[in-house]
Amino acid sequence: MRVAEFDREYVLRQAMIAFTQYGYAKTSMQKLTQVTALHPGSLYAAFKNKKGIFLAAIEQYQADRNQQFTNLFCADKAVLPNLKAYIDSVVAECVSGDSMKVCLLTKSISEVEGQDEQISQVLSDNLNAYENTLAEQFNRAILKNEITTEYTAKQRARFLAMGLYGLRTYALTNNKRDDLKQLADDLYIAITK
Amino acid sequence: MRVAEFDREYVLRQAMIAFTQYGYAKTSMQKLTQVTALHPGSLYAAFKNKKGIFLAAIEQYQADRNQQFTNLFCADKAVLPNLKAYIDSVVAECVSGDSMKVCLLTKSISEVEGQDEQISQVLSDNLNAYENTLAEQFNRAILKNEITTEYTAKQRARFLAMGLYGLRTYALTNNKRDDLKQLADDLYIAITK
DNA sequence: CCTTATCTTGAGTGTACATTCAAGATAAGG
DNA sequence: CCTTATCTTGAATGTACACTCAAGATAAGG
Repeated sequence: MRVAEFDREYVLRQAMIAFTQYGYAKTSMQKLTQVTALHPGSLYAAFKNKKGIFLAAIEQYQADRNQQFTNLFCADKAVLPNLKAYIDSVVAECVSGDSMKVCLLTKSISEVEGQDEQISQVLSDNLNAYENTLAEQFNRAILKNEITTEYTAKQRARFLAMGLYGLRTYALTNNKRDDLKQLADDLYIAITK
Repeated sequence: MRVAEFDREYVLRQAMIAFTQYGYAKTSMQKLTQVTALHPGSLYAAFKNKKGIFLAAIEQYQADRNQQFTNLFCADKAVLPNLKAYIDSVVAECVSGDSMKVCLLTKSISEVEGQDEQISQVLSDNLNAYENTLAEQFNRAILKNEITTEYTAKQRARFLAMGLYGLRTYALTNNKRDDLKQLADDLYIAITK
């Protein structure tokens, strides 16, 4: 009768950062023991194996992202300004030296696609949920007459998701703030037309 | 006095496919000996090490891509129809089960970013060259009055590059042909407006 | 304060990896 | 047809990895 001592959220966030930085394959268990300050046995007891840690870290990542998103869009203010601010925040992440400038979900799905069906599915589900979250905002914008119904909320959400995935990838080849800002502005125009 | 027996292009294309499918880290030398039908010693003699094989494969990939591109855009016909066909060909690649549905360059840069500065630089250079190739086409389109000068060729090329990177990533989360086609059509509209 | 269930510890295990190298094979030059 | 430089072969090497497990530590219940 003894209770686990470590802080699960802290451990998963540390793991999350490592996986984002090094990728799934190149994040060794040794690295994970270092960043979490847990011994192998504890990690295996808590998460079964490396894949278990990864899946739990993804869950934490998504929870954190949802929180961030909810904070930004909670107000019953106009949707579009929030959306613009959100897109700009992605640009800010991209130009920051931070390792979180890449998205754990897209980076991981690109890595494990065709190798691990279960992980791929989880990642895909989370990214689809993200797209749906975006679509909700576009629906709100339609209800508030901020955008036309020329395109459906779903269509706009898809295009924005594609654009943001692309923006993060593009930023790996060109990290100039002005260029990324321009792309973000053009993307905003495209999805609000 | 003896000449190497293997077909360098064949070997590199096989390596290229493996790297695209499994990623850099998870493509083992054993796998490479299998797909190239070469023994370790031969591979090391010809390419120095795994990284050497990878860099050579990237070079081959880019050469092949340039060839494909030149074939598509060689004609002094109108630019936009060719561009549309090119974008649609990316959609076709995305929905195909083929392992080449992902781009070796973007997948690799996402993987090795922050791990190997030399490889990152090579990939970044190649992707920038790709962007410039796209910009050339937009310049031609401007000269032929197919598009306005509201946006520069460079701007349009950047937006298209971003869109295509995003499209390939998005396809990993949603492989429905209609949705991807719609995104491609919307992307085409955005860059030719 | 003792029992017991559970957690923590970290050395140990087997496997897979990138790379090397010496022996054998083979083509060009004389 | 012999020499020799170069290529091919594949077993061997050392390292890094994911994962295990038995011994030790510690908290809750009685």
